[in-house]
Amino acid sequence: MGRPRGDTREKLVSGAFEALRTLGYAGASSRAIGRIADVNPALVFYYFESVDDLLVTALSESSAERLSRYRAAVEAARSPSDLVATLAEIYRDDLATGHITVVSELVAASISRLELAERVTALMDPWIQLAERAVQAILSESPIGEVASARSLARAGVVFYLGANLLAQLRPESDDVGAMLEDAAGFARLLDSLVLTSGDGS
Amino acid sequence: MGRPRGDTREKLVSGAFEALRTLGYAGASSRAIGRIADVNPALVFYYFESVDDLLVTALSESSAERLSRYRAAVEAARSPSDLVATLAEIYRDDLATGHITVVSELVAASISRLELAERVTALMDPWIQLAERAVQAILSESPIGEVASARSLARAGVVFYLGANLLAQLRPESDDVGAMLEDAAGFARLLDSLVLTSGDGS
Amino acid sequence: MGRPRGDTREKLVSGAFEALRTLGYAGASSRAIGRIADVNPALVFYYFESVDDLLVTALSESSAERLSRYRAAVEAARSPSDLVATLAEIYRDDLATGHITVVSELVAASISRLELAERVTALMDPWIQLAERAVQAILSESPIGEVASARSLARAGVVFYLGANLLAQLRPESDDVGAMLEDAAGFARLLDSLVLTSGDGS
Amino acid sequence: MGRPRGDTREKLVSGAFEALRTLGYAGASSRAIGRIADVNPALVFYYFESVDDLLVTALSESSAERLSRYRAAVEAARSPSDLVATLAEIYRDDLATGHITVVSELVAASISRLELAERVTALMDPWIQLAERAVQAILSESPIGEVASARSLARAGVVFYLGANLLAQLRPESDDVGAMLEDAAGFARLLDSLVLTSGDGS
DNA sequence: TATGAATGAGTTTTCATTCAT
DNA sequence: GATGAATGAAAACTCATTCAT
Repeated sequence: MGRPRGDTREKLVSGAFEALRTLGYAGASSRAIGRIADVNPALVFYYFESVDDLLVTALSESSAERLSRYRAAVEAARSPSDLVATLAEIYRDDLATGHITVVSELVAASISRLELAERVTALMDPWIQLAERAVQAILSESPIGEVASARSLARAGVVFYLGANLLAQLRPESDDVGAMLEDAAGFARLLDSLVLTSGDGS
Repeated sequence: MGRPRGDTREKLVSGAFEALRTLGYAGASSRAIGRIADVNPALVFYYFESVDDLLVTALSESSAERLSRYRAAVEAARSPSDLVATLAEIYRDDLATGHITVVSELVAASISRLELAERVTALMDPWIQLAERAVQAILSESPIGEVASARSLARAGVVFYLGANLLAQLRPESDDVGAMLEDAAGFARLLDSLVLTSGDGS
Repeated sequence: MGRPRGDTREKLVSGAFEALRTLGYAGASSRAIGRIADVNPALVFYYFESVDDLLVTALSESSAERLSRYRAAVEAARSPSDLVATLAEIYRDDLATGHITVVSELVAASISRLELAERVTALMDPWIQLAERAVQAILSESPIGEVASARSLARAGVVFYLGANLLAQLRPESDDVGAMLEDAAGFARLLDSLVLTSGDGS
Repeated sequence: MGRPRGDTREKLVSGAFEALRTLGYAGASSRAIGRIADVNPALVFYYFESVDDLLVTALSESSAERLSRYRAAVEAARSPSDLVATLAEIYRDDLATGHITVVSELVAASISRLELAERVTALMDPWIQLAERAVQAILSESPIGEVASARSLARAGVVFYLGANLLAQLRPESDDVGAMLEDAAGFARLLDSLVLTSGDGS
């Protein structure tokens, strides 16, 4: 049969995303992905090196898409409140698209799979850098900037995001993360005055 | 054949801990555990309901032991710096004993295993409560106490711990968490004066 | 502890009956029986040669009890209708007590277990003999008695009972056997006149 | 490794039949079937959903083959004697091919396996329908047709066949069923005149 | 009598991956 | 590009049975 369409690879990538989202890492076998993508499972190994390779690719593409979509908003942030608001927006979006599940599944699986860990953590880097620039822009001249480096605050933010994602998966019924984001918003408002005042005052 | 010693159960529990630590969740099969504990793998099912049950038991016992060991130190904390110092101590200890690996492995595995998730998250509760009391004692009367509740700060602490553990597993070579703890120490010193001053002033 | 009560054996026997009734042959393991009987599973092998031995004993005791309970009624039958009525009564009773399930489970299991088959089929013999006497008393002098021997009719009855039991298990929702018993009753009424007339007339 | 022959599925089906026949349901494991079919046991799950699925398929194919082979003879029956004669022929054939063993094994196993029961009893339906049509054609206008419906007589016939098969398995040495068929033949001859007379008279 | 521990063989099933076509 | 068949290893778990106490 062999239709000349080159869309098989793409079907596999979105099939893999769906499989991770609905079946979890453990359920995302080549067979399951093939079923969802309506494609012969053996093709996984034609287009990708392994199932894990395909899975990481799926996460990578989703991550890149999100990065390009949110870069502008993050960079435009002018106050802690702006930043937290954007974070909340990203979180809500991730929840809706299932990206949050896919990240957690793959992070979780990386724990005992060295190769996976390398590739998955690499995907965090651009986010850490983005966050670093944003924090720098806002806090550099505030009193907080003296205690903690932007790099370290950005890292803390990503670590927090990681833990929050995980918790949202583990306790989906109790909206822990939503509550935390609200608290963070309050805290950010407190910082706002601190940051803006001192930033302006100098 | 019916040796009188009742140490088999214990051998299994520590075997399970070791298996989680050195082989990860994926490698912690009944066979592997039996091999490590030098015990017939079928005994896993004699003493426990399932492999997961044994695994959770291993984590639970380790967690309880740590809880009793650190409860006093956490409750004795009188300043943010004290708290961060204790946190750092716990972290170093967890790293040395391997508890950190075991937690992460099981948290990660819980992501796609409902029953596991319930039991694993339940183990967090006493820690959240302990943290809550400690935060309350220190921050309640400070300006921070007005923006965020002790409960929510405690929850944030645990989320952070979760994310940090995970990251420590994923990137063992780069001591991200160590760096973060140092930053946190600096930040805590900043808070110390704030908290103590206002605490005194009332 | 070892209380001197000699009721353990009996507890095992009724536990085995219950296990067969509710869990089927496949589920009637020594462990399951021990759980139901509230007795240590190892005692199965103390009182009986094997699990199968216990299972057959349970059926045997139930069968003997039924035999003594229905012998009189069967022997008192004076017409085909009487016989069918008694048969229907036995069937209803067996359904209520679960004996029907236990028989079927064990007959089914005997199919691929030689030793079981011998003991289970042996339990049919007294019933065949009872049926034979009953048929003899009623049909011997009728025209039917000329075509088929009492022995063969009795055997046919038991075969029929066997098949009907099985079907009742396989299709519990459709009351096939109930319907068949009604048809049989109609047929018996037809025979009644035939038998009684000719029997009287001689 | 990917031999082009598509005969593996068939090898499995006949292997399953053989396994049921010679080892019984309890012995018909994927391993045993693989051994007999000279095929990797894992292929059972490649071609079929489960071992039971394969087993039912084996029975189903055998049943369909028999149905097509005997349909004509059954439909051509013009008298009770014809019918009993065909029945005896089927029985002898089933005994020779082992179909009788396979049916009994699977019926027996169905007793405690709901899914199996559904599929196995479904295989009886075409036989019941065939029997019904045959009985209808012969008995409808006879006096017997007034007492019992063709449907119910057909059902009784199948129940009887079921019980007889079982007994033939349980007591292979005593040819109970053979004897019963002889008796049935005598009885059928008695009916012949009855049926034909009344059929003519109309 | 009774117990709890232990054993070893057995079961179904799933999976990533390879390969000939 | 694509397919279907095949492999072998591994998993969790259950069981009847035995034995020291």
